[in-house]
Amino acid sequence: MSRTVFHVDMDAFFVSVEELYDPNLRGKPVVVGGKSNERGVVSAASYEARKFGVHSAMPLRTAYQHCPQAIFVEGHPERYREYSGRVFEVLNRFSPLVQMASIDEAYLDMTGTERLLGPPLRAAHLLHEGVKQATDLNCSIGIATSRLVAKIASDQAKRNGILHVLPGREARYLAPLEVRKIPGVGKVMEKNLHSIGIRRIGDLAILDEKTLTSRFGKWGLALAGKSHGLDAGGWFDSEIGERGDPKSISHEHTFHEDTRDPERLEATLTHLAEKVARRLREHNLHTRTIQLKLRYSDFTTITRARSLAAPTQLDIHLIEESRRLLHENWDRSQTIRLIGIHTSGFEHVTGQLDLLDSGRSEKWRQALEAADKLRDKYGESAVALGSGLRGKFRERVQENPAALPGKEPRKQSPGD
DNA sequence: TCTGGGGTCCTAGGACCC
DNA sequence: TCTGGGGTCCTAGGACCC
Repeated sequence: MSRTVFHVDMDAFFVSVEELYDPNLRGKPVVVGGKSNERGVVSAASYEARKFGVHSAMPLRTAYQHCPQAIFVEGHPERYREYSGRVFEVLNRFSPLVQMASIDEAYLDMTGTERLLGPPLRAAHLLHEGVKQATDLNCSIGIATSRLVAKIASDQAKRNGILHVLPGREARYLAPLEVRKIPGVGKVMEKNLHSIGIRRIGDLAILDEKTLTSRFGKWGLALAGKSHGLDAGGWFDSEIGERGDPKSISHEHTFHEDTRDPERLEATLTHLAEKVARRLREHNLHTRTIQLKLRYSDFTTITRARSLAAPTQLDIHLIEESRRLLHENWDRSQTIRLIGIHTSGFEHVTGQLDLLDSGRSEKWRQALEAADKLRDKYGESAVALGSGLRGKFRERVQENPAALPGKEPRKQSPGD
């Protein structure tokens, strides 16, 4: 008995949501992502705009050149999250095993729902209707025995369609498709495969695993499985269901104009650190590794990380450590285009904070909890650390660097 | 083409340990 | 002293996805 998997993918999701708020946009070339003369890329393009060659990830200025008559609008992440939530509620009525793979797509394990909902195609039509009624949005649905094939099928079903790949027909369905259709095969991998004469998934399927493994390592093996329609390798191996804790939390900012102003950089870093720390607290996570990201004017990008002796979720620790990383690593002959903070290596901390620091940190934790509540009530910009406080942080860094996290030597395990 | 922001996963080298 | 092998952690970078 094979599994039945649905992949539900919203059609032009961001654009469609914007159209609900402004019906004037309907039927017109629309680009979501920002103004046509700004730094940035296209988040989503309406089907009318796509006719002019505009597609997501294209620089906004390029999109403007392709389609100057397009309407350029800012994105509204809160709106998308809200509609994504409504979609999820509908999906949850059809199966308890739902996994939102991103804001606008989801997998459902529909195995064993036939008695209740009828055969897969009928269930898919009901689901499509349900989503339409709850959100006034269209989606496309792929049905197959694996997530991989369901996802490829939903792409082919675009737009506003349903495609069912029958059990046992997976390899035949995939064979004529370009290798690029496999999720995870991008520009680089495609070029690699082309260079050894592999253009279609069928070409991949008749290759022996040995050749693929020796050439592409772990990925090669996964590719061999994928070419036959199996959920093999990495993300696809996990079960459909609830998502666990995030593996990393980060924020970054690209300046409208490159800068080498230390005050500007530090202020931005502070703001980013506050956002990251807040999200750590929301997830009840503490981070061990803090990474600074810099992109210079020539687009070269460096990352510099440091692991802390004690994991943290406090603004002040992120601010101090990221500033230190900035000053240690910024090549001052270059101006900066982007700055970012990335945290990873999470732990749930249940016990007490380290003794030396606990009094001060506990006060901070309480203050930040209060600030988080105010932000919930009055919006993200309602509360920020005062500049006076920031000054104190800086003094403390200079006075007593040894007391800060990350400075202690790594704990050694006892020898044998 | 003048290139966002949020993620996941993989590779590879070096430190360090047994 | 001319030099193993396996494992884990850390760091840096890159491919890829939406």
